[in-house]
Amino acid sequence: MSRKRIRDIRNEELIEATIVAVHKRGYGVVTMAEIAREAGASAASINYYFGSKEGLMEATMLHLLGKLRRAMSEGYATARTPRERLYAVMDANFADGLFTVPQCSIWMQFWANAPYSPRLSRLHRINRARVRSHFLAELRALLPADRVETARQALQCYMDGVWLQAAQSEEALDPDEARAAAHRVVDLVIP
Amino acid sequence: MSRKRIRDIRNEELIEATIVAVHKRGYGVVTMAEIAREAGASAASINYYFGSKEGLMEATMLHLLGKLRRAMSEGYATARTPRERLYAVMDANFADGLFTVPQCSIWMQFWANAPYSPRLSRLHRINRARVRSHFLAELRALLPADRVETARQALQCYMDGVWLQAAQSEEALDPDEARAAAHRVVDLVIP
DNA sequence: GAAACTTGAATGGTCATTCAAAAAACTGTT
DNA sequence: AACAGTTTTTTGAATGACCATTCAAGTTTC
Repeated sequence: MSRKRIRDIRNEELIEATIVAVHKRGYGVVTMAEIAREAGASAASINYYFGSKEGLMEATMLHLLGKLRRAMSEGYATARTPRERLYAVMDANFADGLFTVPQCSIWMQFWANAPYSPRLSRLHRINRARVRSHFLAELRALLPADRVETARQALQCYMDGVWLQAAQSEEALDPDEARAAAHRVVDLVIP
Repeated sequence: MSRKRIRDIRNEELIEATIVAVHKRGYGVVTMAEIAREAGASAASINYYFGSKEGLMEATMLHLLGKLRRAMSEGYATARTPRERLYAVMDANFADGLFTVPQCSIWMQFWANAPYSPRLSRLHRINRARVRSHFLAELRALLPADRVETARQALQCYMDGVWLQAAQSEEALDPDEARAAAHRVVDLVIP
């Protein structure tokens, strides 16, 4: 019981520190020592919990994917029409707790590094496929079959593109505005 | 004269090798020795030409930006209507010589690393601003003022998103198909 | 023969990971 | 409550590997 809780607390602390440290210094450059300092721990203890730097990175990515998945489930629960569910997918990606510069930045770094790490690339594929199938399901209810695929590409690439831009931002992001803009794009694509 | 030419030839060879090597191994992990091997040269000679690893990376990025800028100018020369010019901006981004996995991959890497290098970040900002103003100029001729900004975001983020996906691709890309898809998205946004 | 180019080897530094030993947390016993 | 034993957690220091950059000595080009 308490054994498990300590480990979980440490895991979460270390993952939060990883997000901040990677954002500050960059995925390819950040060192274990820097992450450790951010967490107020030692580099050795990170290895004790995660085995290796790669293990830590994978755990961090899993943490973020989980957050995204949960945000999307919540939105789906209350949405009633296909268009509302389309909004919900967008809203999840631009949710308050997710659409911040450090997290978009991390996501960028993971995307850029996924092709070189089978584990990251697997996570990336799974997530993309999930978003894709959500989009397709709703779009099929709203558009003639021959326009579904184009609309899906437009919306999914839009989402990726917004994150890509957000990662470069020097000011804090405005999730409310991002969601509003996303809704406008949805309305533009599906009149 | 010949002095200059030899230097130019080496520069181009080394930059091509950099593109391939970064694509194969990743920006943060690739070593000077690997790039050198790819070019059939030695690590020391790269420093002779570019001064440092960072210098090489900046030169490589400049090279790619130049390619993109030229592709766009060419397209603009023959386009006659605002819509054609909009197509031309898209076509430049998905031109045969540009829309390849290694180059999209490099671009990803640069995007991800731009926030940590003032020089890269400067190049990135300039390029983005240029594309943005092209889009705005054409969209203003095609849409009522209050829809211009949403359409611009949709199109520009779409372009970024497509490259982001392309960088992850395991097969060769199909620039023809990418251009056709981009045209469909333009038509979706501007009926 | 001078200038431009090339490179193997040396240099100095950085970093992930390991390890042994200390510290802390927990356990059951008295 | 105090204590001895056990397990879990933490860390400083050591290890071993890797790498960008430099440089002196060669090679090629003009």
